[in-house]
Amino acid sequence: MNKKQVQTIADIARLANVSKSTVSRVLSNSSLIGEDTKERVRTIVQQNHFIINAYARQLSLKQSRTVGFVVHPFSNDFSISDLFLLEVMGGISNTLSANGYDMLVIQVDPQETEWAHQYLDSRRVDGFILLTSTWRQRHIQTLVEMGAPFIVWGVPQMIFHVPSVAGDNFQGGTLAAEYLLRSGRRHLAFLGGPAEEPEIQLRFSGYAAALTEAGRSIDPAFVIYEAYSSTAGTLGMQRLLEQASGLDAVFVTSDLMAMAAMQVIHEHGRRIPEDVAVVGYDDLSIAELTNPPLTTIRQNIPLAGRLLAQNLINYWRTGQVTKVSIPVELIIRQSA
Amino acid sequence: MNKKQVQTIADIARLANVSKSTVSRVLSNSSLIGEDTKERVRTIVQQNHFIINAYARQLSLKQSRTVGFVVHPFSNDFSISDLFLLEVMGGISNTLSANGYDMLVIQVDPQETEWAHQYLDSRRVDGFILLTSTWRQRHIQTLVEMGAPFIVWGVPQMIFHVPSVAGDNFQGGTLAAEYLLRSGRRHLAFLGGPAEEPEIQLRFSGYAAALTEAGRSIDPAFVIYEAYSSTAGTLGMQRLLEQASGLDAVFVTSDLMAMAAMQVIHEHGRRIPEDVAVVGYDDLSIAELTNPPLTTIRQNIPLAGRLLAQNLINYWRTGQVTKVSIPVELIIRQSA
DNA sequence: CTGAAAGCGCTTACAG
DNA sequence: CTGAAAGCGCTTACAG
Repeated sequence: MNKKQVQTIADIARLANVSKSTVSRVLSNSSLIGEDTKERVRTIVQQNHFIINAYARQLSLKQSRTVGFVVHPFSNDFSISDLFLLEVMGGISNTLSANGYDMLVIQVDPQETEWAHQYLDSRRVDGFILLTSTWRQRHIQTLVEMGAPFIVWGVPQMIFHVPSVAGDNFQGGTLAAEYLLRSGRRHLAFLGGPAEEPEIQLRFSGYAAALTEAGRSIDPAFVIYEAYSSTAGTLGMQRLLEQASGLDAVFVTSDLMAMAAMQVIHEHGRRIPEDVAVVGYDDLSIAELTNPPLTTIRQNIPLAGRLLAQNLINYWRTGQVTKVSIPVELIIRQSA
Repeated sequence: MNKKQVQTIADIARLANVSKSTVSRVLSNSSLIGEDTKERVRTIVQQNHFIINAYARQLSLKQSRTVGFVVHPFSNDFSISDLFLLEVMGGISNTLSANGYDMLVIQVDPQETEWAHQYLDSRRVDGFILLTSTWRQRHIQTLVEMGAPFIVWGVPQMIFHVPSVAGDNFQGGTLAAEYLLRSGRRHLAFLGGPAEEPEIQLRFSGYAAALTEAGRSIDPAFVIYEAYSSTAGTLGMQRLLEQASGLDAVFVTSDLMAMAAMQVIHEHGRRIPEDVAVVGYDDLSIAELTNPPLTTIRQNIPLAGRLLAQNLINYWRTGQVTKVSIPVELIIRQSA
């Protein structure tokens, strides 16, 4: 239809009676150019709805202004990070585009580490954002070895000195346990994601600290680690109900697992919260839609997204490796 | 760290003692080049882990091999498309990358239509994938006027001749109503998303057709349209409970709204499904985690994602506008 | 079957 | 303050 005639900087230059150099400088708002010239060129740019060719620009500048958001294949067995990922993506994408960056979603096979070279060496992205989880520690190692710029959500192993943003997991565990104790629960169980996850370890430590503080001991039968999926939540809760007799509260380290756990509790004919109190983790948007609405530890996910994007950009600008921890908050609804 | 020496096609050419042209042709597997030469060049490419510069390539070829997946800003008021979007993204991304395309996520303000020029004229993407919803019909118009290549999930207004993939909404409505009728429900209500949505209209038509078929009439007090969010689900169900006396079943046109509706039903002291049966729509992954597990109309979301990607690619190759409708399926769990 | 050269549309050091 | 020219790393029509 309206095939535009004016497609390149050279077209604009011709129309404005200046050189391509000048047009280029006007577009990047160089201080070299006089105000009147800028004005004139800009008018012509606007009249013709000219938009600069991204690839030519990137080829010249040798940067893509694009970041790769690395996700694993979305599986049938809905895993916690899926929903978390969606919610954090909003904040990332906003902040990125406010800073003139685009976001490429890269779905990678956990087994494979070629993707990093693929995207970085081809210059399609300037760096990566990823969410940690066990299998990704290997990916982190690869990235570190490559010298790739990236930032992670979560707690990278200590040996890696990489930019990260994480929730205050210890505090999260503490808040959950203290609240359950305060509301009179006597036999608290812990249903966690994978034991290898630093996040999960920290949440357990916080939880354990609160129990110890209150003079309670920790019965191993009341502690279960599972995978990070809803199926794992179901399995874990079933085991807990069998082996943890007297249980009247459970702290589950993800909202999705908590939903699965609540189903199991109901199936066993126990009421929530009367018989068993449930506290989740994350405060995903669906947490307020569960039945009963889920009491949970809120991670400030929009903030997390913003910081991930911002700190990666800052890292490019300043080279500074920031490790920030953001506060968590107890959201009391009706499941506990 | 390992700053690679071999970064361009010229480096490879030098090492292999051939011209850049030849290397380029080997990389694109041109039939012009002899097998032995190909072999030799490929070996050197591999030994040096050479990866072609994407931007230079795109600049030469004048195509980006990237598609823009257009999403609206993720809001606090969790709306149906948010979760649907995540699940459909998996299939899109897989199929895209299997065909050598990248996926850029573009978050756009509903009010604004400049984004299309921004991304297309700058050549950052070759086309778009979007999910329809009311405000997007305007966007579709813009895209059509631009002559932009794109495909939509959902039912575009009839006047637009654009590639699309949609579920069989009429059938979905029919399945839901027939099942409720068959299981002995007598007073069915309809709680829908926005009345302007072609999808919702079709689901209602299917639902109404089944009722009529069964000799039932449709009481306007039993039909409510709301927005597409969970809040809307809450509000709508409250109104229904007030105005639709005798109601013993409700067909809700999205799983998220259905979750909200179930909360309201419970708050009113009614049991699900004994007092009120609930049927949702979409079969999002969380549908099996609700309490009780949600009976719903499954849209084959992974298939939808695959078709969206595939048919956009086919459209580029053949220019053919395909409008496909994919079957829906009733998934019986415990809410009805 | 292979290569030299022009071109894709930008940016920027250099010269004025 | 502005411009001519080289360069970013590819592809491909043209010539052999």
